[in-house]
Amino acid sequence: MKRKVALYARVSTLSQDLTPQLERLREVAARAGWEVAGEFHETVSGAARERPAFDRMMEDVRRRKVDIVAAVDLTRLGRRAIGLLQVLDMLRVSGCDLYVDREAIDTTTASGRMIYTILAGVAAFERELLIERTMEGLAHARAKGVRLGRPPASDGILDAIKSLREQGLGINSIARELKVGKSTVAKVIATMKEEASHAH
DNA sequence: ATAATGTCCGATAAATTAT
DNA sequence: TTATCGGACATTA
Repeated sequence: MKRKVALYARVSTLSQDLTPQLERLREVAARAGWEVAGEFHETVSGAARERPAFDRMMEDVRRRKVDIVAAVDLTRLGRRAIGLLQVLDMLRVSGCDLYVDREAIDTTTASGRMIYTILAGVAAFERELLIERTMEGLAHARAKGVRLGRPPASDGILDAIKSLREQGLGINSIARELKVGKSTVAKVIATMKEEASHAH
């Protein structure tokens, strides 16, 4: 069975001619004996960095609907090194091969597959670095006294619960009246009793 | 026995950090 | 990470 390739082409609004890229990629696919499963292309407008066609293609990659992604050069896949790393890692994880014409990258061959193993290490390094920085940031935030987690119900609701309770209402009716979960009401009441016993 | 009430705990929300 | 929600279970009148 023929391997399925997705062709990706991209141009800026200035030089808007997709044809040469696509024709080159079709030629490559034909020579390699790949079945073209889809042609994804888009013209990107300067500031807005949206890539709907690219995202659709990556969705097909995730769903294993394509075996190979082909582009004319690496700058088509991402303009920053970090983003490119993420894309390559995504392809590798999805078991998808990569062909890039200008850089002569072809992971369908044994020697070409090496770049995946190398770049996977770099991507992992990058991830670990980000995790480390995030942990440090959280530690720093805690030291400054930043409150993490979901914030408690508003003081107004807490006070309302207390006053309704002092009027003798039950947990369920208070919860229904204030549109608050009953376990929240129960928790507030438990805290009330706790504080009352500590006062003596 | 039967409603109304209260307790417990897993699932979900909503907030924090960093590119 | 913390708090809330909501249903199963237990208790009470």
